[in-house]
Amino acid sequence: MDYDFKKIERKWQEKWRSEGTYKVSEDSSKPKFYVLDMFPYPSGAGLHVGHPLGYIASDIYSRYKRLRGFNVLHPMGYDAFGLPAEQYAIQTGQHPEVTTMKNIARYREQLDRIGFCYDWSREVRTCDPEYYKWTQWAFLKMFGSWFDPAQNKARPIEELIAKLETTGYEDVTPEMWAAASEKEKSDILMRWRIAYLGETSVNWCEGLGTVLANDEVKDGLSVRGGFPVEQKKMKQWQLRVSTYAGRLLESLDSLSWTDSLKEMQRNWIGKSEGTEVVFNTVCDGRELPVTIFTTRVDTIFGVTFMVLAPESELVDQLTAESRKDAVAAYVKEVRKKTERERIAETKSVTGVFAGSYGINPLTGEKVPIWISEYVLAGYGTGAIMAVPAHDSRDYAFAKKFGLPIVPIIEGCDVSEQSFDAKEGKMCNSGFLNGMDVKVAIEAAKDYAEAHGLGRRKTNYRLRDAIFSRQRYWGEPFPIYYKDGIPMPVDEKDLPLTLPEIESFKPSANGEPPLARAKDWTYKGYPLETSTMPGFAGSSAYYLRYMDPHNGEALVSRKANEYWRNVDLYVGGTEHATGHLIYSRFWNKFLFDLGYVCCDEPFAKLVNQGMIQGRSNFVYRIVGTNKFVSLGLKDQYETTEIHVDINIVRNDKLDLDAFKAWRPEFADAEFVLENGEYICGWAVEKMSKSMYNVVNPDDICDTYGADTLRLYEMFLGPIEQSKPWDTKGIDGVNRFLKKFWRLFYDRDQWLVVDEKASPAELKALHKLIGKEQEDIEAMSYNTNISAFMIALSELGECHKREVLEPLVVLLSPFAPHMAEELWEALGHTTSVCDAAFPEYVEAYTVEDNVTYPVQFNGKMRFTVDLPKSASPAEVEAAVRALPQTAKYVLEGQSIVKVIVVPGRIINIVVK
RNA sequence: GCCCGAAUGGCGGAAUUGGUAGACGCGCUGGACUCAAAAUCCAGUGUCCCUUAAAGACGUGCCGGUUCGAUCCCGGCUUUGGGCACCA
Repeated sequence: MDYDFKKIERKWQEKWRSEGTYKVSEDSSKPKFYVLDMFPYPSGAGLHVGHPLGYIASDIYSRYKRLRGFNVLHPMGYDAFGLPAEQYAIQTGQHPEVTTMKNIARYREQLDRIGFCYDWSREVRTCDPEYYKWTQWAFLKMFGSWFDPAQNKARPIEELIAKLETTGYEDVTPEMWAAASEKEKSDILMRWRIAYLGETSVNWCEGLGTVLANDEVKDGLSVRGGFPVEQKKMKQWQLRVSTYAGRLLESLDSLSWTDSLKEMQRNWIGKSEGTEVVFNTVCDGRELPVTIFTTRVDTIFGVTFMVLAPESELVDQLTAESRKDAVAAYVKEVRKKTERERIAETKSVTGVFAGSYGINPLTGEKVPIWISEYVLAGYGTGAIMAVPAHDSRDYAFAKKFGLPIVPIIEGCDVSEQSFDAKEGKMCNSGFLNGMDVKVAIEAAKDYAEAHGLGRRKTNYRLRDAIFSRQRYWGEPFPIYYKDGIPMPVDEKDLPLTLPEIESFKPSANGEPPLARAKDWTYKGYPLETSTMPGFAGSSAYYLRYMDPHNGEALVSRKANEYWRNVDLYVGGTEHATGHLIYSRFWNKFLFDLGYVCCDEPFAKLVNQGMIQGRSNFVYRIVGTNKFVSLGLKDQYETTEIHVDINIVRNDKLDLDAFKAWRPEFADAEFVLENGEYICGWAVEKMSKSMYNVVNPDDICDTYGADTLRLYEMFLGPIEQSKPWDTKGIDGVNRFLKKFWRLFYDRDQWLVVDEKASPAELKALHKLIGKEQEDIEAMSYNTNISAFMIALSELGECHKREVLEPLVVLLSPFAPHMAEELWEALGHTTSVCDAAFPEYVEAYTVEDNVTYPVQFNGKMRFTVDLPKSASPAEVEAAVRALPQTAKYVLEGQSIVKVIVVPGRIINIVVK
């Protein structure tokens, strides 16, 4: 029987499905292991070869863990709510659900062909009401909770209400609370609810007609669609993620994530320890204390002006009568700008004098107060003290508006630029004079606190997440408005299902699409018309997989305590500051309220690299329909044209296919080199427009899924981005064929029950040892190499004793072939349920001669000696080493001397 | 501008993290089988010197350092990928 991958793969995929081979359930007799892929958004374009990279990696790991006796949870689902389906719906009128379901079916078909061991009975779809019931439930819990800074965790809002009634909380006294109307009480609680409705400056995207979260905006453009985004004050639902900033930062240390990803999250959370200092201000004779935030109190003697953010509430109070018009004009100007314009103009400095003055609390000096967009309203207090000598932004501002620059560090030159470094000795700084800057920072903080001028304060850049989207295709908020007061829908009435509407466009008066829904009410009151953003559904999906059909809870306590959290999470870095922050926040929140038992959702995370496309080009001679091969193109004036990579093989163009590709090339002529047309190439993003998309289905057709799996892993380390290049695919395909031939020669079954030779056992066990090591480290490419070496070492070995374990070792990589051979070997159960072969080190010991001698140095030496040298000769050789060596060896002894074939001795010293 | 990471043959990439650099695969060259091709198998394949071989020299982006010994450690560059960017 030849290796007929098509027949084999179809057979086993069918069998896995009908027999439920990959179905798992809680089994307390086995240790659990949870392997998760970031579930995909099912786009209309289908999968390309880049998508399965991570899926294959995690699949191999899952299969390996199962062989090692773990009960492995390896589920898959779809992040099915999202903008593209809705955009498509607006254009075509087709319901987003219809396109989404169609795309899901297509994804499933493509995924199934690759032979993943997903337990599909646990599939989740975020757009399924049975699923989003629990997204809405979590939102209600957040609405019904507040973050208690004393306990550093979320607590039921009832506890806050009790506080308000008895002792009061912050600036709300029990008397105020008792006297408050229902509406006022709602407003008060809104200040602390974890999910809250609040007015803030949001990223408004006109092109998409919705607001966006910070991570959905890049360079002032929407990540989806690339439309400009502007700042707008709007009342939106938000999640108080910022209250978790400290915990999100701290527990990062306990995670096995890559350093670079942790660093990204650290930067995004942006902890900065500084001081809040109160400056008294004077405006038209009125006094007003203003709090500013600084990380460099030590530079306070160098303050020459203060700056307010244009959006700051202080602007009105600190604008002098005489400056009103100028300030108003400036603020209006700034507001008009989009985020993108602000970024583009980073280098230009703008601002206006407010006409008021601040009093330096240490020097009593009076400094002018300015307003400038370089100060952000959303960070710190929206007001700063400016020290132009030691802050480059303040410096640029001072230069532009002719404000004084006072250096306070000895010997620094501020004639050209500011001196931002935290080094040197202080001067012009009263009691700080002569101190080293780093010492001065602490001294100044202490001084400010001791004299009641300010207090230490830790600020985070992490903002609350804006949670409303003015869209249709998302989870409806379980919130209704009773006389304008937001009220939660009863838990028992969940899910609050998405209503049918006639058009998916925003309504004529600019309201979200849900405003079009008939009878969008609850208990006779209007329901919220925004929907939740994409990250809502993806924030807790890993919990739902543990118990996907539970109608009573997001996840039962029993299932959660068994599966706990994700042991291995595989996905791209693009979610570093979005999904991976929100998920952690969401999980911590549920943890605080006791719904889940782990504080962190993803213990270990591996980022697979991106697979880029490898585009091919042909070169048309300008003005003709003649195409010149790459090597000769410099002799002509040519234009570069992308050519479909499906008609190019190893950079050689299939001329007939090219002529048939497009009508205008039908009568193309060619200038060949050595009788062939060689195409140029470049690495680019894989996309339709560059004709470089490789569909995994095509690879499965030509080579089979097992080859695809093996090849994607053989390409290089999974974390690395690399271009897709089919050049080497024949190599792994050959490997599989060779593997097959150990069992079959055409129809001849070759396997015999003979005893394996020492050399064969050695080859086998070397591979077993290597596979354990490599798969644990997800170093699949080197493991496949080891497989190839083992095969060539085994030569014509057809012994069952060797081949049976070999099939098990192959099964994570090429499951279809492994199953087929496993069955042929007479097994009636799946190879998945085989045990991983036991590694016996004794078989693999190298030919190295080891001399047990004692030594306690810390060096290694190289000496020339015949392999047959006796211990005495080795000793003598060591004694003859260079002077330094001899010296170190004096009176000590050697641990291990290895004679490597090739007459060289390594004396390994521990 | 700031913060990470990377750089090794014609190509993708190995190297027990200080001890035989270039595993494995691709490609290429030659050979076997074949009427021929495909498939398969065998041998060779870092560079230079050389008719060839032996032998040798050089060789992990560049310059320098530590070391008996550096792809690996240290200092200074260059190129490149990614992230952040008025966060006081």
